[in-house]
Amino acid sequence: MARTQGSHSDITGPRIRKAALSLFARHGYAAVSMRQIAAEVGVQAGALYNYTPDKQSLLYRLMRDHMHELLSAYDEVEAGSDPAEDLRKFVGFHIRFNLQRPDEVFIAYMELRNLSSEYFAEIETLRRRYEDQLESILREGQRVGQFSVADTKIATLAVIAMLNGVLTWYRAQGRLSLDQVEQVYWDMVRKAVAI
Amino acid sequence: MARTQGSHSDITGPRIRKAALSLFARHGYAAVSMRQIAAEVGVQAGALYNYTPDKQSLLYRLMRDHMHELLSAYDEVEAGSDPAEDLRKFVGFHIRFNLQRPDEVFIAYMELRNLSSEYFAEIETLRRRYEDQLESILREGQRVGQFSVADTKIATLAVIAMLNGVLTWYRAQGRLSLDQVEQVYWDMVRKAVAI
DNA sequence: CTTCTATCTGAACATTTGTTCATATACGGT
DNA sequence: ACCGTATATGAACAAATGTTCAGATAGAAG
Repeated sequence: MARTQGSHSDITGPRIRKAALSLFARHGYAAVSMRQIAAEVGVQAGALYNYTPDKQSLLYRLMRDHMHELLSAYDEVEAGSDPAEDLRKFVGFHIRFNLQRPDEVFIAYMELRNLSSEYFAEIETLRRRYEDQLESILREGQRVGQFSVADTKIATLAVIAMLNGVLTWYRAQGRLSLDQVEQVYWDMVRKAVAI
Repeated sequence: MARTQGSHSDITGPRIRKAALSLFARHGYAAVSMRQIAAEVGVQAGALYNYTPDKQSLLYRLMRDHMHELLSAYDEVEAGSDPAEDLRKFVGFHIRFNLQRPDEVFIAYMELRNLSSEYFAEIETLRRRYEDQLESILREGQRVGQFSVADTKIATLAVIAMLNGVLTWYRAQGRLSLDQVEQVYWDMVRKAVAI
């Protein structure tokens, strides 16, 4: 055998990315072999190399695409009338966006150390750009006297760490709806940065 | 050659655990080979098997010992006079304990998925036991009207997630002292659960 | 129908993996 | 000095790893 019936890069490409994403998230990048990914797609390992130059690039592209989607999705969020409203929108956006892509988020946080230094630097820059958006909100709120945090940089990281925690426990069929989750977290964030 | 000069299990054992801990934390369990650990200790790979039945148990014991240390260290913390004081003590304890053992904490959170299901269940139980201590504080504070959180379980996870975030950025030579870090986080936690 | 190209197979490769074991040497007690 | 035991070596193993590539078949275009 050689080329198989119905084979097409528009089909196989996304399936490879999807399989890699799911396996990386579940077992970790280093623990997943190219043959496992290939098997999940229903293809031989060699075929993967029509779609990625190597395993590392496969991981890198998943992370890069995710970060780009995150940044451009947040760009769509309209500015509110004051920092408090901006912060509320940020919290809602972050929770919803992340819960819709648990695997991507998980990988973006867990597999950084498996990136070569150039790739790592690029992903870090993207992540930093996202965090800066939150810090801008906190700084502006601080400036106009709406918030009170001892250190906006630390507060930024603290808020994001707190929100990311949702991923570790939230299940769609759980006792709380997405709206309720958002409300609970917004309450805590709002108070944490309050005067 | 065979047995080497000065070799002793009281020396080699801890060195193996220390090397494994450091390498697992830096590169991840799956990415580290037994030969790398052995090389770090200055020994051949076969010698490791005098100290662990297999690679998986090496990871498991590191995690289990860490969790036991965490729990018994927290047991030493004396109860305060009210929930607010207990919470402040918890925040201080958690930050300091974790910053003193960044590798252990990192592994305990990152490598759970590399544990077989029995090991996983055991470590999860220990972690849960720790989280329950915090939740008890929050519930008691809620009961006596000192705190106000919509959901103590979520608040517990949110606080711990937030505090764990310290590990991702804190450096001993950074611009903030440990006392300052503790103060900044305590401020946020205190307000987040406040009335 | 023919031709060109896209897509995959299947075998091969050099390394590396976790683990075992016979064997050898050093240590500690008598 | 001797002996039993603790502790290591170093070679070996089968299996798995990432990656390459010649060859084969399917699809698309004329």
